[in-house]
Amino acid sequence: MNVEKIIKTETEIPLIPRTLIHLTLVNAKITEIFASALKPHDISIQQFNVLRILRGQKGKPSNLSTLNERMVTKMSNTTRLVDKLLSKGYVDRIVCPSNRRKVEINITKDGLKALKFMDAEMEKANDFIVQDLTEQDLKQLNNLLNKF
Amino acid sequence: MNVEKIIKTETEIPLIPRTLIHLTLVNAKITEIFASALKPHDISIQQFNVLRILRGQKGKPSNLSTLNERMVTKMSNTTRLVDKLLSKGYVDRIVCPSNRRKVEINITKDGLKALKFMDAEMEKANDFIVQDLTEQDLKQLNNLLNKF
DNA sequence: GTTATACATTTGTATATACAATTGTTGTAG
DNA sequence: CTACAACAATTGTATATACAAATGTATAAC
Repeated sequence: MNVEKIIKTETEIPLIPRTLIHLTLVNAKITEIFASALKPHDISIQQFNVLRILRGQKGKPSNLSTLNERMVTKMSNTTRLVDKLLSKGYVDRIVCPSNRRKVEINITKDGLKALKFMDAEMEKANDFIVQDLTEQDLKQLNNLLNKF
Repeated sequence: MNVEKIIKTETEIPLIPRTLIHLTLVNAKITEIFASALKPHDISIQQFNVLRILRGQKGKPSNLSTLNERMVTKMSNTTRLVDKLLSKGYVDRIVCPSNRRKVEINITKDGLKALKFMDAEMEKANDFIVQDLTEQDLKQLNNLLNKF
């Protein structure tokens, strides 16, 4: 992987930037593995995230603002991400009756079904990614990440 | 930051996905800080990375393939990233005389000068990002990241 | 020498994202 | 009730990226 290629051969880079670059490269690797796990389902990571958030709402509809709070990305994308999911039939979107500025977004039966298949592959991807880390490692990593 | 909002309130997420999401969120935070540090210079993170790689060559020209090996992104982008840098006058690009399939890319005096200004701001950004981490933390983090 | 293959880069297309501007709706001050 | 501000979402524009296809050049087979 790139991490070795770029980082491990360049020990002359000072600790701070080296660590941050390293983190970015690991993230790129994770992203790539996730993306290819989802590719057979023809869905992007962000679209997958939106579906998961919607499922987590357990029927309670989400409007764009609340969806957005739970996502990394920005509002302007959220509209278009939902557009994509809509065209796949995985969500529906209705104008909120009590406040017509808002929209209510729900995951459909189809969306839940598709998500279930994706879950299985994502779990495999997860395990593959962390195969060389112990539970202790993961806890330690979490603690360190909390300091950012 | 989002990390708190999304992760710290959802301890019911199992350790492995929680850690990976956490890492992604920290990476997003880092990216955002870097991007805003570079914004006054009107340059993207990837363009900045290309400039740094070119400077690291110390006059030895790079072709696209070697540039690409050192980057996270894919070849097809590299052409267009160099296009942007070219239009800013930060690099020049000539067809390699010995092998006209290749191109030779060099950082210009202007590029070096601009890069020097950016370096200063990026170092500030680096320090800001890791302000709550000790040297010990950073070393530990590096070790853990090596296991990916 | 012509054809085929491999190499290095570029281009086309679709998607994702950041940021700013815009649309449509609601609430409120006068 | 009208004007204006605030809110929620959408749209426009520019850039970045992934993937596949295309271009142009060099090398090899015959």
